[in-house]
Amino acid sequence: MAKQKKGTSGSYHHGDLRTALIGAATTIVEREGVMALSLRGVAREAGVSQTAPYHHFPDKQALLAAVAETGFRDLAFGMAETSENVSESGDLLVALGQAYVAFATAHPGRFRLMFGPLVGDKLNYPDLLETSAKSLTMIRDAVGKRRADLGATGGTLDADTIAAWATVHGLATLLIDSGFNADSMGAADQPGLVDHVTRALVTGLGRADT
Amino acid sequence: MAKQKKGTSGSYHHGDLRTALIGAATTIVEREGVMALSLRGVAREAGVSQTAPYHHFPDKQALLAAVAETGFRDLAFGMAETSENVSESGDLLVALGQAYVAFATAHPGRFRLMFGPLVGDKLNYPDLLETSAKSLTMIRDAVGKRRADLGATGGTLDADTIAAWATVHGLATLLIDSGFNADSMGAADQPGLVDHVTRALVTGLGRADT
DNA sequence: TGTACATCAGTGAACGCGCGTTCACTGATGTAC
DNA sequence: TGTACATCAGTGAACGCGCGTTCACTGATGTAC
Repeated sequence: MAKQKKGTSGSYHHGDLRTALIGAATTIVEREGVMALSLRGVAREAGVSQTAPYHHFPDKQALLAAVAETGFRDLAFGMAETSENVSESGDLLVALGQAYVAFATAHPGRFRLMFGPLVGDKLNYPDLLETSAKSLTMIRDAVGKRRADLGATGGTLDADTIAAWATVHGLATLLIDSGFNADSMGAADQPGLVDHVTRALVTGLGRADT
Repeated sequence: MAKQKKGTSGSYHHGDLRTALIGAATTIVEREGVMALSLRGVAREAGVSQTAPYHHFPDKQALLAAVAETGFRDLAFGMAETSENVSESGDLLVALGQAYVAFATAHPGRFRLMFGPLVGDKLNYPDLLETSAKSLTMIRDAVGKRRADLGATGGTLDADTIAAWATVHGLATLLIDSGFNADSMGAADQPGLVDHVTRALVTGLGRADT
């Protein structure tokens, strides 16, 4: 069979440059950080002229939004995978937290891109919004289950969802942005730390008096 | 008495340009965001030639570090003030959380600068490290007090400190970086949300089984 | 199957811009005598 | 009190750079007949 022009096999047409550009941007943001992300640099990394990206993205922002979107997709996938066979609601929340923090520390550049101010107005990218909502929905569902198990004596689902999200998000952010690493304080290893912090919250969920 | 050359009173020498530059940078970062911070822009904002800053800071990084440092100073001051007359350990943690989140939402640009990747290697700025440690110390002390009050049946002071810090830090980060604002979910107002989330954690502190 | 042609996805040169930083300078200040 | 001079804190021109984006172009592909 005739070899299709897929990949960077020297042909004039690339085959799937859009995907390749997202990949190149991901490589750069993880290797050099969010400040080093330039459209020209991405094109360079992809081995393509610096104007080629404009055939796939209207501007730089759109490419960054696409990178952020794949990040949210990967995050949601990781969370789904980690929590697959966990049934007890407390364990479920811990598992989701583990996946969340694991993604952030494994891909800090993307994590900063996803939540940072680089993608200016996220409202312009509905796909990005939709994908980013997935992980939040998983947390919310788990919190709902937890509240049901506990008898939900206080607060609201929304408020408890924010509490859970803030906890894992804060942990993720501190781990990648602040000087300290997991074993510089408290827990011997990162999963142990996440477990501890998440369980502290889980214990308090649905019991707050507000 | 002769008028001293203080302030921007048209004299050749500025008087306290270092402070003025930090103020100008703060203005810009709050008005236009962390991406818009340029040394030339800061000089412009301060009404001074673009090379003047080099008489007070060796390079751009050093100025940003100084801005971040004043941010940490203000944060610590706000936390100290808010918690001044609070004696019960749970209320103390809530008060500190309120101040932390209030600072972030009132000064999102500076908050991002303080915790973001813009100030490259914070280890190069010992004053910055020292100042930034103050707020953490306040949290740690409050957590220690809380653990003492509860009898501290589980975990360590370090791990619980991270738990508390992560909670308020995550809340602050989500409020300024994500699309949602306090009353789009759960709580009617921001202090109410902070109160709820913080109390959920406080309830669980020192009781985790890890 | 072969050919004409529209469309698509690349190229390379060029634009204007703002940036961080260096340089030689000059005006103002403070101090020694 | 007055003067010489070192030092400090400003200025303005200039450097080289990488950036986002536009433009006219060209090579490759696919489709109608």
